[in-house]
Amino acid sequence: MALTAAQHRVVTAATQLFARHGVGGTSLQMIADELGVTKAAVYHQYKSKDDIVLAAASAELARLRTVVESATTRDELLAGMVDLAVAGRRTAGRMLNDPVVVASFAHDKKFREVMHKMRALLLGDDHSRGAQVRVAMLVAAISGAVMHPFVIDLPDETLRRELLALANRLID
Amino acid sequence: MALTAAQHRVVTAATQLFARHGVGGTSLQMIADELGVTKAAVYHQYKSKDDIVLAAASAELARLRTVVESATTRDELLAGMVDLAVAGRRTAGRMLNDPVVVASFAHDKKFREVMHKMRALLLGDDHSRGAQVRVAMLVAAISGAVMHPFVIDLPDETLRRELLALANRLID
DNA sequence: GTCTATAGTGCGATAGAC
DNA sequence: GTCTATCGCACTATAGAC
Repeated sequence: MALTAAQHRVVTAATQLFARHGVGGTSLQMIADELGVTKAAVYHQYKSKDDIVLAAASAELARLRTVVESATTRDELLAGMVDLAVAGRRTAGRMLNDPVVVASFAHDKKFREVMHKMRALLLGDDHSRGAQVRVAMLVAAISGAVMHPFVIDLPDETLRRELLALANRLID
Repeated sequence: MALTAAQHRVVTAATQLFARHGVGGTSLQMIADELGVTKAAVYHQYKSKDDIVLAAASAELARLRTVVESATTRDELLAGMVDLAVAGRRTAGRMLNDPVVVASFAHDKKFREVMHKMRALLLGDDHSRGAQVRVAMLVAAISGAVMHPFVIDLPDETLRRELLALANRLID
């Protein structure tokens, strides 16, 4: 889990490229070129492309986890989620929608724990199916809206403010 | 725009595979195998992979366009959008989030027209930046929520009902 | 930690027969 | 409309020197 400096560079470059071209559309050559090194140097850090995908996805999940676990109120959580999404609007956001990444998360224990804690903080004791749809919709709305062509030119702060207001409306 | 029967088969198979593996993660061999033919037979219908991506994306946009243009009230539009998303929850939904597809749509004239009409019907004369964020968030929420791991086991009708209620709450 | 060099595979795409 | 066969290339991944 603790990344070396070189591993961190690989994951950062990979995350940006995954967002721009998709996971399947990103080659190790592209990652190496982005870093100004050869493919072999990248392979020295991760022994396969799958490992890089996993590391990049895990790094994003860890960020979300930090937000969820450091929040003590619903308002804090919503603000943290919006901040995270806005910060990654050009990079991480799209990657988390990639079919390959989604499939690897769907049954991941940590992912489910984070989502469970999120639902508990947002909706309390409500365990109905409606509550699940509501959490799913909130997550999708926040992470999806930041990448929509319609808002691509909005400054971060404007986007943040509007998203937060709407997120509150959705969950109230 | 009018597809032959063979072209329709190619686009249908491609859409399913794009949703499962991403655009970049889907090869022409996979599409050919899905159809039980050879790559050359697929190439006879479309002269490049890009053309297939474009045709699949256009078909989805055309569906959305039909919904938007046949709706006369806000409620009709929301219901149509939810129905479309639920119908394609296993196929089209994910494809429309692919970076390659999104990039091709961002400056597409028809796409922008559809989005414009959508905003007009949802929010009337409100042309503020907030209104744009609201439309972006609504689209993202509906199309993203149907694919979230949390709701993957919900029956279509339950998902439809919950989504519609929440969509109304977001736009009211 | 990075390099050169290379193996082996699958890719997108084309030619031409049926 | 589908086939067989093939081209040239880019891909993932590895070996071994520095």
